[in-house]
Amino acid sequence: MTLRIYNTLTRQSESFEPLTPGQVSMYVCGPTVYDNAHIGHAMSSLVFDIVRRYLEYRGYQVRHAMNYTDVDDKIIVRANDAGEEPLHLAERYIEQYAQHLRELNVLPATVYPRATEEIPAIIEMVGGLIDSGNAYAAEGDVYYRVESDDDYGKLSHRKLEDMNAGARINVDERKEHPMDFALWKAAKPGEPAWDSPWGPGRPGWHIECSAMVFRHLGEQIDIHGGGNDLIFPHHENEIAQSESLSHKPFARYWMHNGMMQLSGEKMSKSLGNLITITDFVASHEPDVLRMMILNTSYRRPLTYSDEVVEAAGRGLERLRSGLNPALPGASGAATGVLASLQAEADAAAGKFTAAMDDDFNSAAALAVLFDLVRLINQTRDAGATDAELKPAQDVLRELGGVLGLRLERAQKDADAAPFAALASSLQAEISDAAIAAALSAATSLDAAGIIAALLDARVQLRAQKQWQLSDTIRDRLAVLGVVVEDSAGGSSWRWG
RNA sequence: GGCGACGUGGCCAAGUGGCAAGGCAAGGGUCUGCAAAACCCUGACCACGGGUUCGAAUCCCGUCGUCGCCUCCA
Repeated sequence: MTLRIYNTLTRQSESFEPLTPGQVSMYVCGPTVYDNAHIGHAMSSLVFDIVRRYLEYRGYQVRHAMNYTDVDDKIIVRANDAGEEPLHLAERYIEQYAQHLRELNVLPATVYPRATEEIPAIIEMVGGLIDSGNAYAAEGDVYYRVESDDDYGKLSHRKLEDMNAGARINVDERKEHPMDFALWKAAKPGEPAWDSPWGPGRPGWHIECSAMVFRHLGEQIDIHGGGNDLIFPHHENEIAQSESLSHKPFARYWMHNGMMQLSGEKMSKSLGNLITITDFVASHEPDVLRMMILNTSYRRPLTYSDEVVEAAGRGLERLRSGLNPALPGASGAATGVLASLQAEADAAAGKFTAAMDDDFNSAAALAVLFDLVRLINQTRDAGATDAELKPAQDVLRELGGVLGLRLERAQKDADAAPFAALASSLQAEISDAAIAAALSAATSLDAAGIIAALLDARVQLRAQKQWQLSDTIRDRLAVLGVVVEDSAGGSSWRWG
């Protein structure tokens, strides 16, 4: 079986064959850091994190680069408005985005190049493009000459003439052709600038990516990714620049994720209809966003709504239920039941891979996990022990991990004080001296120890049919974040 | 105006020629003192209209609708 990837360039799903067997070079366009990032940016990073994780699961060694555009017009405008140094403002937002990536459980890229750190390479490239006749300098700016590129438009599948016809571009007199784009921009007084053969200035947006790719990954890469709003002009221009110099196909597979939608429109900074990553993670687990993305095709738009978020959160909980321990008092399941579980667990990885091999069909892959969860839960209900459940749970854990999901329930290192206080206050309400004494003895333990003692006391109270008191214990533990669940063989608890 | 994507049960969504995965929600049930969790059961003929085919959600044509790109944008 081979991995197939939908290539924007050919508009087809193709078998994935990297340039170097066993190795993959992947470049993903990161954000322009002039403001708080929103969950649309997060979506892109998550999509390619899933791609990267799956490639590694498939045995590829992945060299992954994601850039930060840390100098451009918007950054300069923002900084001027705020009275801050542009590069300082960019630095702040880079740090913030890096923190978001960690929270979202996105694996660190191999390199995080920044435009401002690539200036020499950019100047060299721009010079090379002038030498080759693909670019020209004009009053301190340098423009790429689109008519010098025979197949300009091949990625976005449009012809120069067509673009011309509908172009709403204010024609710049210095450009030979309206679609020519800036490789180098002359600096206005007060703007960040670097010396160049064309005078002080800064790089145009598109050239930085080409320079970074060439320098960090090589003239040809396997996968180039980003949001589908970058197809034109950004990626189109990257191809033009890069191939004009290298005369080789720039990227073998162009992957583009769909846009996050909110209230019927693309979420974007310019429209202002956005939810920042900060806001999202303040009220949701980061993996909920990942679940939302996994549940659909990465190429399609994802509409954000409270209902979708809710469903993703519950789905995540459901996956986690598969990792729950055996029921209290479990004594083992019938061999036939265990054999079925084993067979399903063995088959799961194959089904999972088949799904993901089909252009990262994560929704289908997720379905495999849900099926496995159901069987694990059935087996648990049939009396399986922890040891009997473990092999299937290990498969669930591993495959969930390939998708970047953290299924293990958080083991909080909780403060024991509130639990000790609870145990103490309950002593007074418990008439049975032995139970009260046991609770008293437990107050010096750690949180988990006290909780265990509370549950133990509750078991005895329930045996005495003291329902009100046992419900009180359950309710008060719930307030402290502990979920108590009773079953035929006893009680168990977990952090809720 | 040009290019493209999409329209599947209440919601999200996979499937792209052979009798429609999965998740969420809802209803019923098992378990249970109650609760929770888990488990079991229940629902769609795939926007609409034509056509191709032995056979279409899946291919073709048309209509309606939604969205994206064509300007900065993940």
